[in-house]
Amino acid sequence: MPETEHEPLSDFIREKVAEDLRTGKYDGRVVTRFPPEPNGYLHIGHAKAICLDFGIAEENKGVCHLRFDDTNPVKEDVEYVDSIIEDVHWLGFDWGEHLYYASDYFEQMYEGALKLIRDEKAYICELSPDAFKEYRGVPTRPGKASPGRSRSIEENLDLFQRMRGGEFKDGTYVLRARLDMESPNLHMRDPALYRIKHAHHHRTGDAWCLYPTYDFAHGFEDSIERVTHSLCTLEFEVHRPLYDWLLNALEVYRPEQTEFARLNLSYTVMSKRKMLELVEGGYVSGWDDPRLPTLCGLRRRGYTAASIRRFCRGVGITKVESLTDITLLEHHIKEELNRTAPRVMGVLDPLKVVIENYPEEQVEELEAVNNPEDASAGTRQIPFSRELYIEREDFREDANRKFYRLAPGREVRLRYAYFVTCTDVVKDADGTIREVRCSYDPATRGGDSPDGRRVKGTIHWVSAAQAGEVDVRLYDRLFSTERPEDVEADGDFKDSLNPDSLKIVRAKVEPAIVAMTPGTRCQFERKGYFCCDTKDSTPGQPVFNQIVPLRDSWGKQAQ
RNA sequence: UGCCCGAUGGUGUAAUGGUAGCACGACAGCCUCUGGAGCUGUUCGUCUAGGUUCGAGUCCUAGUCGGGCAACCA
Repeated sequence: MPETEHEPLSDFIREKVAEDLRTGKYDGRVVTRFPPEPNGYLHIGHAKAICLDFGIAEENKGVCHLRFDDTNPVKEDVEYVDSIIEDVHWLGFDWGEHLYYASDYFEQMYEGALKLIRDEKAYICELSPDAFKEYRGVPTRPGKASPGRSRSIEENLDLFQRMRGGEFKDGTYVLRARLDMESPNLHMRDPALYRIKHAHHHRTGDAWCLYPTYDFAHGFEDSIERVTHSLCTLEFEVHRPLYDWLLNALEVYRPEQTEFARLNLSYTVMSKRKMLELVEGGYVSGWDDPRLPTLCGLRRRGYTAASIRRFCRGVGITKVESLTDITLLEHHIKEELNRTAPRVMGVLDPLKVVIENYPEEQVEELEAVNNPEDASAGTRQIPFSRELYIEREDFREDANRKFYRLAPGREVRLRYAYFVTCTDVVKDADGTIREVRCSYDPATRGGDSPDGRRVKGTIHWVSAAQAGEVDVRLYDRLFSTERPEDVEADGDFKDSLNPDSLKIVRAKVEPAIVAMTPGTRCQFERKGYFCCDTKDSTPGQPVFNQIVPLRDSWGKQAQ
């Protein structure tokens, strides 16, 4: 049963939006925004926020803006802007003409800052970063006033204009809000609103050397865009009083900020900083490494946008900080691919089989079902001949009753082909099995036995002469611990990197697989779901990424 | 330690003072030309202590535990 995407969702934020609609708080408008900073690639945690922001707008016939919060030029880059646009679109959301940049508001923000200074609600502080910290105090001790706090309006105005003019070096002055140095909330102790950064901005170039901080910029942006519901993650909760104060001081339209818990996924990291470290350190091949929880990584791995959306619906929206098991994400892609992915046969760890009583030169075409869950997917022909490959793990010299596969004297079905019985085993000098000899029953062609004889196991295979060879990348979780970020003070999260997170094998595959084009998803029967890699595949030589393995109840009981 | 936020099975979530439900997982059985999928069933939960109430997961008080905040990051 496909989990629908159309059933209405409910959570405390949606309830609040519905309530505001009932009371006419924003004249029936619903305007949300997804405000990424272009300093890294989007990951599945962002997908949760995107589904919320765009979802709420959609459900209420409102709009959701895509707004780049580009207020810190030293960390930001167009590379990230481009990837974010691509990823949000890929996830299935559209912002229409509502694409905005904080940097487009810089002039208005500057005017706003001037107003704050004139109203004696902001002042220029000359404290060095260290002194600034020192004066702020600690949670248990109140801070003390900066000398700049008593500066005259005229002098503040003059300094601020000269800051903009480029007269001062980075760090010499900062514009601060005049709030309360004794507040128990550190963010209310005269937070910085503007700092000097002689840095090239990816959009405004060198027009500015003065940039607003998040606290000043974010509320301002929301206000200009007349956002109604400003949704963000829990760590901004302590900033909310400042958000409200600022818009109040500016005497402008005020949206309401509501916070929800960010997504945490087991066995991976969800911080742009840590991902950057993995990328730059070469621990992964790039931001789109299929082992990363980035949207481009998941996409390359083979995850569909719909499966990620359904996953986001599944985890819900709360204020509880939790750790979502990565198997829940895997469940959603398996559920979709079981319905939609064509089945094919590929042998990841080939062992040769010779059917001794099968004619030497003969090749037959046998009919195979493309998708047992979807009759409309039709059938295909696959070649069968005397020499085949089967999975090495599907043969065992000494097998117990629980082992349903091939073993000396045992009969199994070769999927869509024949019943075969193992007659002999050929070994190398060192004892490793080189090939298995079998006999087949011609009466079982297609896989059915006319005499009603039953066989316990069915295994997949590939005809040797017609087999193609492809590289297949098998993935395991990137980290071997559930919460890799939980490390001792002297530890490093990279210590728990799983050394076996990537294994590349050379597989023997049926012809249909060699013909697959990049981006195609399929199920290698009895093994898992795979996606033809969009980056490293070449015509005639596709490379496959394992999306997720099939459930293996034999492997589970075997261990 | 100061302030803020939170606490429901193994995990994620619902129940808006009235039968603690759903999904994932686990386990068992059935079915099966994928040891897949599907079907059926089982297991397991309201942090603690008081209070309000006919009735509390829900409201109140205290505590416990977990998280956040002390960038001129967002």
